[in-house]
Amino acid sequence: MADPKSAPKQPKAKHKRGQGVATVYDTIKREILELRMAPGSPVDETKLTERFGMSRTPIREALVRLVGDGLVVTLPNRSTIVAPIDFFELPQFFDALTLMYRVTTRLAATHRSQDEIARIRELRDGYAAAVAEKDVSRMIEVNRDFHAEIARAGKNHYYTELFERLLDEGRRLLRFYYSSFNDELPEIYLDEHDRMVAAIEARDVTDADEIAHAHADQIVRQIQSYISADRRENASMSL
Amino acid sequence: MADPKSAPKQPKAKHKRGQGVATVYDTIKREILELRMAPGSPVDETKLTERFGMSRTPIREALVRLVGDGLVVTLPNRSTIVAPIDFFELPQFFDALTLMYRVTTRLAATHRSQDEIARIRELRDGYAAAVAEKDVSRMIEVNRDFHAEIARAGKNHYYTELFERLLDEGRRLLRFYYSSFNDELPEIYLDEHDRMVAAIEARDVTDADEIAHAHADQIVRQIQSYISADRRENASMSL
DNA sequence: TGTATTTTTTAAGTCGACAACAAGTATTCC
DNA sequence: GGAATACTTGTTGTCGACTTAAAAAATACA
Repeated sequence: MADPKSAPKQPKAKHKRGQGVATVYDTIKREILELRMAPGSPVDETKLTERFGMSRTPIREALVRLVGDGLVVTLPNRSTIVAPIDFFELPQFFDALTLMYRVTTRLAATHRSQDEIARIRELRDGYAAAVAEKDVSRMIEVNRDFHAEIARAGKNHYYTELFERLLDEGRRLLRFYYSSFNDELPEIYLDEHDRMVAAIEARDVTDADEIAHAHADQIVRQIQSYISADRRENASMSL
Repeated sequence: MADPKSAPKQPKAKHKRGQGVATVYDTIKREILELRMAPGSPVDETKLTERFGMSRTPIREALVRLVGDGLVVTLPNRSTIVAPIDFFELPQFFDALTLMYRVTTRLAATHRSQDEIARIRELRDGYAAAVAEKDVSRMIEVNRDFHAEIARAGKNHYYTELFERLLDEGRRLLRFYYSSFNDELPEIYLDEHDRMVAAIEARDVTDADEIAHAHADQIVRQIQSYISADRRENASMSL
């Protein structure tokens, strides 16, 4: 993982009032999701103080918010750490992810505006571009944004919030395993994305649901296969 | 709503290190859910400072957490208020609530332990007792706990968290309208609760789903009827 | 008298410092 | 020499004060 020393410090930057926490929050969140901060690694308030060139108060507030997002865990009176990836609750994660894929896509098919279709299409193209360039980290990020935008078009913020949280967690998982571009899955995803957008634009709820379901299953299988591949690797070490 | 002056101050209480925020958080959360703090009313950090006898820092942290829960809203640089009840997004609320009722009850039917059944039964009895005493506010609270316990038995914390949030929001809505005990609904709920527990214990997923669905519809209809009754009242004023 | 502008006030955002707590480390006693 | 105890260290939790943004009040102007 990234060495704290190599992290860009910005002590001179005089943050505008009210921008402080937002900056810290966004930066740390991104670093956690991109696995630049390892799950389980300690988060030192004092170091962040130096790094962001501000006092502990705004840093602390940002961390409290991250705790609310489930991305950071604080052990009372003793160290706060980046939320570990809990492999035992992966089945529950998959279940919730699949359901939210379906529900948000269904709702999008019902409530989408033409404007939103355009924005979704843009993200679809962004994903296609990332695939063409074989840029894995960009693929993961844009894919998340693509589905988040669809969820937003469904206009139910209860679902949207949970879904974004699940997508973020998925982002960490994919980052964790999906380090090399070595299969044909992205092409399959791209095709499914196209069909998904088409169904949403046609307001075909049944179709949208079906595609979302298949898409979710595909992703779950992908993650599971990476995990079992990883297990096999580790298992071989004990021979 | 409760006058700040009448609120019990506790300046002397020397809270143990680490208990400060928890106390403030729990207290304020409860007051918001019980509508002792009116939706949209300002939350003054300084007043809370006096009331809880501690500095602004822990108060602030509690508020940040409540913002994360969606129970408090902060307008940047200017006032933080108790989250208003947004009537325009009630349909989305109902949709999510219904889905979570179904999903959590289904999962409970699959994953419940005998222990959990016992705890659920206890809460069922608590609800029955509240109905017998015609204690509306207790009914609302115990009902929430009953369903939250079922969700917990389903053992998917993604669903549980969202569901509890929805139940809490529902608690505010019911409090808002359901001030007098004047109909036969509680009896119907009680019956549905019984059938729900039975289905969960029998591990009958289909049945559990059906009952949960009906139960959710019942509650949604209840809230809607209170709202339309309220609308009629307001409408009559403009004549 | 109505509107634009300045002043005041209120509360949020930030800061540096101190106190308390839990581990790790050194020390003492048997 | 080993274990119990005291000390050191690193961080978190809390505090009181200061700074600044934005609303409300007051004033000036047309």
